[in-house]
Amino acid sequence: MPAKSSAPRQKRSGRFPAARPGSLQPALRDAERTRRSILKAATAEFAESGLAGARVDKIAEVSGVNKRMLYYYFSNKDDLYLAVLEEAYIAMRTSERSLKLDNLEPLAAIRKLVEFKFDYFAENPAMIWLLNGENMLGAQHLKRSTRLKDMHISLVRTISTILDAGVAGGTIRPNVDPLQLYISISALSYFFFSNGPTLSTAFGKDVRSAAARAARRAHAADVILGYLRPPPEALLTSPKRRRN
Amino acid sequence: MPAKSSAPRQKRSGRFPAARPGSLQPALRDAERTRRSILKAATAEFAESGLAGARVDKIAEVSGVNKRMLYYYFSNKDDLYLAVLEEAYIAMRTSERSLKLDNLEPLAAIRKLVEFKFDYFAENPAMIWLLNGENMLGAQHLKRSTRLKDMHISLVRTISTILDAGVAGGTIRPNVDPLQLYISISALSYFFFSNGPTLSTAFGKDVRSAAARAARRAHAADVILGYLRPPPEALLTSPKRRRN
Amino acid sequence: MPAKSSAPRQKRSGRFPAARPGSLQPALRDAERTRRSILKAATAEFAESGLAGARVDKIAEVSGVNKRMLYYYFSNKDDLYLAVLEEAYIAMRTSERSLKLDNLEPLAAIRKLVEFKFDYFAENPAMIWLLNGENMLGAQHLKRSTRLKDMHISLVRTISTILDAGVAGGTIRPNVDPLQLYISISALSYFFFSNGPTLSTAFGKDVRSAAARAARRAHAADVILGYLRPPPEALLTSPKRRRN
Amino acid sequence: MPAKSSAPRQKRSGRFPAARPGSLQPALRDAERTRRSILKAATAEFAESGLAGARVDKIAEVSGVNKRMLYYYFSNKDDLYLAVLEEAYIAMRTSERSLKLDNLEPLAAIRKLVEFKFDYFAENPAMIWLLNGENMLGAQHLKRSTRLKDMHISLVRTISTILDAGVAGGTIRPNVDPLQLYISISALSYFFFSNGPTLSTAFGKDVRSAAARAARRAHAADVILGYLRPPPEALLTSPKRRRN
DNA sequence: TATGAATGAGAATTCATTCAT
DNA sequence: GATGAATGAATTCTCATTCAT
Repeated sequence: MPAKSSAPRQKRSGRFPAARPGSLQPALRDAERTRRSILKAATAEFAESGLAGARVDKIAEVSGVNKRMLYYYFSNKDDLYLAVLEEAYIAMRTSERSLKLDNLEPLAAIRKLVEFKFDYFAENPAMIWLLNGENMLGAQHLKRSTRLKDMHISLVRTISTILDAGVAGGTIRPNVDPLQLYISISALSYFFFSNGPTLSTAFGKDVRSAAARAARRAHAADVILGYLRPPPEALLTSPKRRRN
Repeated sequence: MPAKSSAPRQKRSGRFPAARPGSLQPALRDAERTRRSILKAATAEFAESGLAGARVDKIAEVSGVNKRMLYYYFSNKDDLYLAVLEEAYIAMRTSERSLKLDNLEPLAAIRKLVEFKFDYFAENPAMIWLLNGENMLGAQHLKRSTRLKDMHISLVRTISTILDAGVAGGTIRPNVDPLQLYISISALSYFFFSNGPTLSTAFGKDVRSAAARAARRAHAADVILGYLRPPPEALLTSPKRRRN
Repeated sequence: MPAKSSAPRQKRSGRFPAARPGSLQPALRDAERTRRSILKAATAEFAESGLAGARVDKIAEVSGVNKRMLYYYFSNKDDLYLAVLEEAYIAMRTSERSLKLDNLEPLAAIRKLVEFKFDYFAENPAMIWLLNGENMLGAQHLKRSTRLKDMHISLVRTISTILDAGVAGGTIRPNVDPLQLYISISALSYFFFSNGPTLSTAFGKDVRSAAARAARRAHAADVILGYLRPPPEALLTSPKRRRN
Repeated sequence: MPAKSSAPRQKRSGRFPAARPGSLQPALRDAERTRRSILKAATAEFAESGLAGARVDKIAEVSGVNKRMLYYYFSNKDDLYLAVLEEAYIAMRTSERSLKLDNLEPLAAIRKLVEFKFDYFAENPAMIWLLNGENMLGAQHLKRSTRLKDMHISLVRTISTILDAGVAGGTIRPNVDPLQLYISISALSYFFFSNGPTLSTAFGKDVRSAAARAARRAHAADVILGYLRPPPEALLTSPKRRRN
């Protein structure tokens, strides 16, 4: 293996090359482009087939890059897989961060979050399959990722703030654990997509048609918002719980 | 993941079955035992590693059965995988059917169903991983299964009945789609287990500790029952629905 | 890798199959024969090319065995190399043990030992090259060999006894370290063979012709026996030793 | 094994050579420095891993020189290997030539030679491993070296002269073949170092500790000088031999 | 039924070497 | 002279599957 040290290090900051007429370090640009091609093809392949099922040859072929280059840039299949995973996580977290929930009413904010989650998974099915695969492997790659160390979910804090505001305003029931809520919001959308194939088979109809999607999107919001409604007078079903 | 559900462990002590009248000949019983050993080991292996990652050698070794026998009984890896899948599905459906929800109050019935789902996934993690794997393969095996043709979910009908009773009794909101509800109930538990590894990593704490499990179980019921509460007077989120 | 556990375990004791007319477990016999073929070809290849230079394909081809079988029997190239090394060592140690030096006069015994060493290397050049290669690798395989744990040199004790007898009888100088002597005896023959190619080149004549070999054999004995002669009266090179 | 002998480390501090009158142009001096860096790194790598095991990438990395440059200066791996070999040989021969044995007493001269050989190998382990590797390859590179054509051993002539003087003076036995003696002197030291790893393993103790080295050095001299002692009256063990 | 041995088609990975700038 | 990117031909190793008994 050409040793990590020899791997390309220069990461120019801007997304586009400085508009210098003429050459503008083409080798460098090619390197970054090659890296991108590989990552893109690898994402598709790993999402489709998982780590074990993915074929390095296929990735090379699809990306139009010499197979040897995969090793030049990513050392081995496992590291490439990790890079794909990191990339996908970073994209998702970045998306989450760009959500502006602060200046919305609490319930509107929650609804927006539910719908965002749904839409994100709808538009990025690769994320579903990558997560599925990584979970089957016990998240072993994710654990050893250094790039993701501080990438981890800040959304829970945001949810906590929203809940507090809603409780104060009387529009949201008290004692809702924001982490559990986050998991539930994710679950209602994620499961629909991740288990779409078996659900479709089991119910004998395509759960992923446009109509079915729309229905599911609305339902997910209904469930979460329905749950969050404050009780009329009485107590909740389970007496009292604290957030853990 | 020794798949408790799909391989009800029949390790009888003696080499021959107790001479129960009408039982099969010893040889055949041994054959059945061999089949069971293989299925059990295969369930664990496929659950742990998926179809592509699973190793026929490992299955043979773990089951203590000669590799040639796998082929004798199951033709090839793919068919063995399908057999494992069918076994697991049948076990789950059987379990579901044994639930006696009829003579419970509607809300109690729903709560029981939610908790049953949670407990089933908690006790049968193999089911989670098998489903994950099969979904990544587009449910292609499930689709061609003949044994599962009529195994498909009757629970939705039951749920429908319960909902109707609850609506009539004023304890459940109207216009709840039973299929969506079934999916949501599954989702709230399934996702928690299937994505446990990455969630634990992302949140930096073990989401699957006993305490965390208990909290999750209660939360899932809260969400579903909270959602199902009928609205006080006002309208629900989706416009056209009314109450009186 | 088909797992060590599945590797053939049955090692029948006798060298020849029990003369049972007819079948006599041919599968078993084939296994042992196959193992032998592989080891033989591997010994030649590793001796000729070293660990890094050896080609698994070549070994398979020369041994007439399917390449896959190398892995079936020996797991990987490294383990095969170790097996070859162990085999060679065991053969050498066994040879050494069959030397009957006890009932010879001390000087005759030493001479016999010197000549034995010379002849062994002459007849088993593979041993030379295997040792060369293994030493270049820092003896890393040898160190982790369990089979050789107790195979290690007993010859030094024998030499010690011989030296003592010679000193007592006045035919051998006192204070000779038996380990150093063993190393020197080995060195005088080993180096001649191991460095034959460069010596031949440097001196512009084939050091390994029959005549040159005979001369070297005699010279080695001369050096060792000449060295072992007791001093006439005078003191030896190292001061403190005395005689009377 | 940074091969002290073959690569007299010229790491001058400044980027350009001190403007010594008559020196080459900076560019050229840099070229020479690059060459040296490569040779030094290559010596270490080939010594450590042999020709087949050595990695061109590693050499480039260690020498801090772009891989392309290796090819610019040395055409290919094989030629680089040969260059390393020649360098090492030349260094050794040069060292040997600088030995002033002429004005010493015969026995003192021989002792000095023995100790020189020992020390040289002790201080230049790379020489050991390069020779080992080249011998395993049948000295094929050495044979085709033109630079070494006339580099070959003049030491034997010197030894011959010393022996003659010793015989004449009665301090050395007659009929000693100088070539055999040279080989034996080399052998006693070389083998100790070249086979150190396996010897240490076989004897279960580190043969290369400082104490063990000192003992070996003394022993080597003892053996050679003990052997060279003239016989009291009687004949030698093997009747009479001529130098060949 | 049962078993150890065998196989061929890949799969990942490595490596010396060359290209383009 | 110097450099990073690229390449194709091996090379080791894996795996599901079948053979012979």
